[in-house]
Amino acid sequence: MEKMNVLLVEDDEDIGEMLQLSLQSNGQTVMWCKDVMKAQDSLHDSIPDIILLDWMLPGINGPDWVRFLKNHEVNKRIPIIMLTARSAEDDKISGLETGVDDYVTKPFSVRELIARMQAVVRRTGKPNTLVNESTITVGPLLIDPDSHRVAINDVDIMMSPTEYKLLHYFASNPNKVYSRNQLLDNVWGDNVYVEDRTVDVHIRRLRKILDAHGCADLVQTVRGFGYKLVGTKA
Amino acid sequence: MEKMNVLLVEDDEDIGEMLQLSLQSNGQTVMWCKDVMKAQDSLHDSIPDIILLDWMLPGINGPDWVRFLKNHEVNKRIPIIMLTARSAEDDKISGLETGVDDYVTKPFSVRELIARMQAVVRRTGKPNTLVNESTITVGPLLIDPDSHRVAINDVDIMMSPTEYKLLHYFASNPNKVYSRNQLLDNVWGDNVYVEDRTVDVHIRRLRKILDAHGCADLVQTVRGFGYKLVGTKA
DNA sequence: TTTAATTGTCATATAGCCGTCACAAACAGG
DNA sequence: CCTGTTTGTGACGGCTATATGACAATTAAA
Repeated sequence: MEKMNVLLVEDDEDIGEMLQLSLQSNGQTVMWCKDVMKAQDSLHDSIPDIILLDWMLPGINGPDWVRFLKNHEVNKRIPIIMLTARSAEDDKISGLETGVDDYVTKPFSVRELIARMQAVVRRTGKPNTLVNESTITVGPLLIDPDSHRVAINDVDIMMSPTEYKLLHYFASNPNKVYSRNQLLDNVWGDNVYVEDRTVDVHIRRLRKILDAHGCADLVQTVRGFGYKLVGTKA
Repeated sequence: MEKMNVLLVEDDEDIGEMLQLSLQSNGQTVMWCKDVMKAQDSLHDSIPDIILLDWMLPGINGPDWVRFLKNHEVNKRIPIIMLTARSAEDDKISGLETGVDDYVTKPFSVRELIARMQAVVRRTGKPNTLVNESTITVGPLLIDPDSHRVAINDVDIMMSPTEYKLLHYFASNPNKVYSRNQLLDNVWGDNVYVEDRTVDVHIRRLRKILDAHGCADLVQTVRGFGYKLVGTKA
């Protein structure tokens, strides 16, 4: 997850502002609450992707709130990263940190914090990263997403990331015609803007590679519509 | 094992509740006892898959109880993870000597605890670890986790711990492409933070070693995706 | 303690990729 | 045959991802 909704609970004015700015400049949406009450309120409006919780808070205790959250079905799944002071050697305090998904001791680098945030969200999102994707076979073409291997008649072929993604997308639905915009949305991604003629160029490059391995006419033009990959899926 | 029956022995009210909630929200069944006597009683009712034991307990000493358990045929096989305070270095030693399977020092994240729990259960669940830890052969490469030995064409090779873990991880799934983040998660571990460019450097070091033994191009770059180890598993 | 080994990070170099453009070619309709 | 539109294609500048050597900090060994 590139862009996250972050709920930041931090009473200190300076640290809070610094964190908010840092996270925002990293492309994240930050909801900054200075105490637990406000944070709790904000949960009613929207569920964040992650909560950053300062350990030392006035009013309701941080850990108490964590306990509360973990006790409620709705909030149970929100990952929490606790910001703690380093000197907290006290056994009891240390133990209470166990309710959270990760913790960062002050002082910390913003980059580390962001990295940990993304790691936590990444892991809670999809636990099974080791699931293998199945290979696709279209005509003489073989695509193995696992090993990122493309082969024609068992001969390995090298291509650039974009060409690979393009071919893979085509191959998942052989004979289906895709418009340039469809390709841009699904291969390039939603939040990028490129000329639609750029697709032509990449089609050209893909064709060149395939032609070089005796597979001309695999990618065909549908005039006025777009492109398609012809062949029967095995 | 995804779902476990956990026997939690923890006298502190707050920590105990926190742990219970965290583990339960992770799908595990938790039996929480506040002292060793009650824990001992609960063993008569049901045998847990794992025991989490706070080291600092009132009444009967933790180590004594562990010794007691490991002396009785029925309970001998239950894996035990010990929760210790950070600075207690001595505890670690005496604990491991006593027969504890693993220990976690506070503060720790729930993720770390669960990871260790599952690792321990996985390990003890299969009586013959030697069978599963058997040597891996990929192309000219031979890795023997038991003796921590790496060889190319029967020639022993020395490498640093991190390089070894990296290679071992690659070798367990030859030809599979791993992203830098996947490598960081699985080779470096969950609760450590390092730059993902660091992976590049270690790949470089690994390659250097392999190259020196006539195995260039064993580790290949997949531009825009990550790295993979090529070769057929024997 | 000194010494060596390991490890994470940075600075720099390098190679490869990507998006765009300009123009050529192909096509469709009159 | 002419004309406007769509697609093909080569080239180029900018940029990103990776490779690599060096270094400081930490750890292990002696």
